[in-house]
Amino acid sequence: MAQRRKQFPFDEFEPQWQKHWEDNKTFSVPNPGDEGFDPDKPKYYVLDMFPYPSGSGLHVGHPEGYTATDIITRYKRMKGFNVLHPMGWDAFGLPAEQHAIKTGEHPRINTQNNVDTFRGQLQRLGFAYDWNREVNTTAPDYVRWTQWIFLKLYNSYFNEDTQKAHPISELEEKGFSREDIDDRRLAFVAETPVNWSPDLGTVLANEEVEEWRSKGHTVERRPLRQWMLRITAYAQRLIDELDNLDWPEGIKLLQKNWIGRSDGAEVNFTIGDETVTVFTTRPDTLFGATYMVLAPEHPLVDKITTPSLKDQIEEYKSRCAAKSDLERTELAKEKTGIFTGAYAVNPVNEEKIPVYIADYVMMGYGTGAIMAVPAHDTRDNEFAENFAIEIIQVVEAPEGNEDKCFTGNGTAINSGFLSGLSTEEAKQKICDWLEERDLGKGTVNYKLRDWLFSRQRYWGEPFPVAWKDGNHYAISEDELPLLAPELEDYKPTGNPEPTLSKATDWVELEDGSLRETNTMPQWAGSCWYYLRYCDTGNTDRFISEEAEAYWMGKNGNPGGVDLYVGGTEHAVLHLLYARFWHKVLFDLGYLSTPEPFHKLVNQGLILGEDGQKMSKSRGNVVNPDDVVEQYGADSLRLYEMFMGPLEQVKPWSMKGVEGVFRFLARVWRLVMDNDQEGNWVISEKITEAEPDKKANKALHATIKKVGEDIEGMAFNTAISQMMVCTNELTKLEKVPVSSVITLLQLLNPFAPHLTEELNARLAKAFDSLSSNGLADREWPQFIEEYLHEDEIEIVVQVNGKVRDKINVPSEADKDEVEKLALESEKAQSFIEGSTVRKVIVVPGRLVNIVAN
RNA sequence: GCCGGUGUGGCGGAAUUGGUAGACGCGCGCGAUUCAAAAUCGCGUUUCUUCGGAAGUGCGGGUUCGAUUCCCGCCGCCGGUACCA
Repeated sequence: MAQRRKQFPFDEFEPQWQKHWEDNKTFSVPNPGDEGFDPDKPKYYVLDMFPYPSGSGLHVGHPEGYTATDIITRYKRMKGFNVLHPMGWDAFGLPAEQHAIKTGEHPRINTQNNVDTFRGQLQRLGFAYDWNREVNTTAPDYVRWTQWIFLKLYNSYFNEDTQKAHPISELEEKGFSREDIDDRRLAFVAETPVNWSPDLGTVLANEEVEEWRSKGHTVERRPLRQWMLRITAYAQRLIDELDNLDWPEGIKLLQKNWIGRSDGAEVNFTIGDETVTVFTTRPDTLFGATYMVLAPEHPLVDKITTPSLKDQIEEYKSRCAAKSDLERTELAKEKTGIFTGAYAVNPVNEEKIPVYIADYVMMGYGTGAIMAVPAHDTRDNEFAENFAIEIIQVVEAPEGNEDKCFTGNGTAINSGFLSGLSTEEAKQKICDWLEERDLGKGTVNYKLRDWLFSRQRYWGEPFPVAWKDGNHYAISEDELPLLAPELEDYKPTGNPEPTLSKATDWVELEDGSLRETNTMPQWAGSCWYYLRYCDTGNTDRFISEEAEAYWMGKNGNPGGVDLYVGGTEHAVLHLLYARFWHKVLFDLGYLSTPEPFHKLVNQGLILGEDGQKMSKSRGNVVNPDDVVEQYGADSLRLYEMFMGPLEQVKPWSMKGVEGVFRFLARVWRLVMDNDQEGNWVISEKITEAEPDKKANKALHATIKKVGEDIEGMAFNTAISQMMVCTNELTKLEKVPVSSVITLLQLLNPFAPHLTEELNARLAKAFDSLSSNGLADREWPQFIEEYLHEDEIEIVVQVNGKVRDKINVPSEADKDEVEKLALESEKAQSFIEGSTVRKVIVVPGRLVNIVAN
């Protein structure tokens, strides 16, 4: 392309406009109380999911969502909103740490380099970010407040009565013991089995395990003392409060399923002197329970096992322990288990049923014990067939159902006092019956687990906590931020001791306390960054009350951020974690809304030209820098929006980039022409004349459609309408300059450099034009009258098939249109020989003549 | 298995939410310009066709004057999830 002559000098004017916006702080927005703040304007908060600044730089997936929000930002500004549109860096993370391990260089340096690369790349795309509000999760003044929020969690508990977080001091006042208080904190310490990776030197969240395993790292389960966050306390609210959010239904469902509420009952069985509680969602099938299964790790297993079977049980248990979760499911085609020799008594009928252990029952869910109803549960059914256990039918399926193992709702049979009741009634009755006798109760269970919040890495926020005499305590708020010390060597310790434990000077405090050496996971910083943007420089508070009230409230929605755009990969975890923190801070009175994000949009993945996921190994990665180099930032932006609907997965096409590039060149040539020396001058076709009817129609139809499409985030169709409009204007002998300016205004949010450049050039040539930049103008309004036509084309159908097209006066009423249609010769020829039964007239559209 | 999404020309995708299927762009073909090419401009481009038309939105049914759109039953692809009791 270097040798090919550029069709318009984007490489000259794009950097100039970027500099102009930066120098003039065009897109900086003041806070309430700041100079230049206009309190009469409504606010609009547009947020992108901030990136992890990886060493490989931006890829074309990033600018997809970023361009969409950028268009909205520029559009909303023109519509008179104060728009907050910030960008920042989710900069803690393992890659920087691994780089540090290899080179001995502090991860901060590598991180900073990557951030600089990313920022430069984004700026070269001309995004309207308020760079004064840049946030970096690793910056000391950010870490300070992340740790501060952690202390809020540490110093709060969940009050079941109010369903809210309350300060822990309430419990102190009530005289709770230290132990009881520690048991109720939202941030607490627990000994739990975790995924430990010896070669990474850290534990991994369950959802991270597969990723690292596939990279060749080993991961094993072992119990470790860990910090946990009590997100389970919020399970119900996290489900309920999704309702009023403007999120894709699929994402809401994903979150609901992840939280996984199930309604059922706990039932107490006895085994000798011991009581075992099982959880079931089908208490109505209690009469059909023919055996019981305990998870192999269940604490009662050793107690109840018959001595003669001890060896076999031990052998089975160790076999299960050796399996990873993955293997446990993969190898589970066949159900395995083993009889303990013990019998449990079914409380409902005093029947003795055998007790097994089997790895299809998990310790982590419910009570780790089930009553097995092989007639109505597929898993129990499979197991019972393998072990030749009795199967008793207790639910009669509705007529017509032939399932071998019926799991739906029906009518209770063979169930004593429940017989004859519907499943719903039976559930209710048995729950009442159990409760009256203290043998069980209705309960709700959630799949959601508490959040494993500690990592053994170096490059994360240290916990603002120290230990003395086996107890933890929070360090004082004015010691924040607590930063990790520099290390000579960032290698993991090789055992579950966190890397920070190597910094003994830092760990050991004068009074004999020891600092906590775990660090927080990467999620911590991303849980609240959207709040910090509102008030980045604040040294007294994580966000001022005024800034919070303005940017995060004020519009009657449950969520503070008006629009949040990012990938589906964060549909569950990030969004759930952020909602959780937000709710805690809301409960404690720091925030005005119960939810962080009101409207959520997920952009679709961009695939390589081959239709495959972009990856280095496939060699199909498109580098945005190359695209900018060849076609300019405006072309990249426009192409990303023109590819198709934002939410959809779609393949990249360089030919497509060329297509929008050609469109931009057409817009350029609509205004500019080459003189004899080959310099760009304003085209002679541009005039100050008033646009004619046809030009006005094309233009105003475009104003209407582009406005509507931006609101609906249908950017691809907005662009195609602007293409149509450009083609119309290009056809004119004389092009009215006012029409061109309006078109440039509409195109400005999409292609800001080109449009500002042309606008500036036109302003110099025509005195009548404003010299203001397009970014600071009002969005054009369309005039309905211009859209109106005297005559419209109507389709004439006979029996649903198009036979003719006729022009009718646009104000013609139904009868007239019907008459004109029936007069159509072509239609006549198809009606000939048959009788007209019915005529349907759709005003402005068509006439359908039904004849036979 | 379950949950969600999706299926329209050679390709990316449009279609006022029941009313002309294929807007816009890519690609391709023809023409203009050019010594020639690139770039640019114009015209054409769903398929078949006896040039009258006929068929056509994954497949099979249905509702309707009329279905890409609504209903029932299948199939393919993509994503998530996995013994959750």
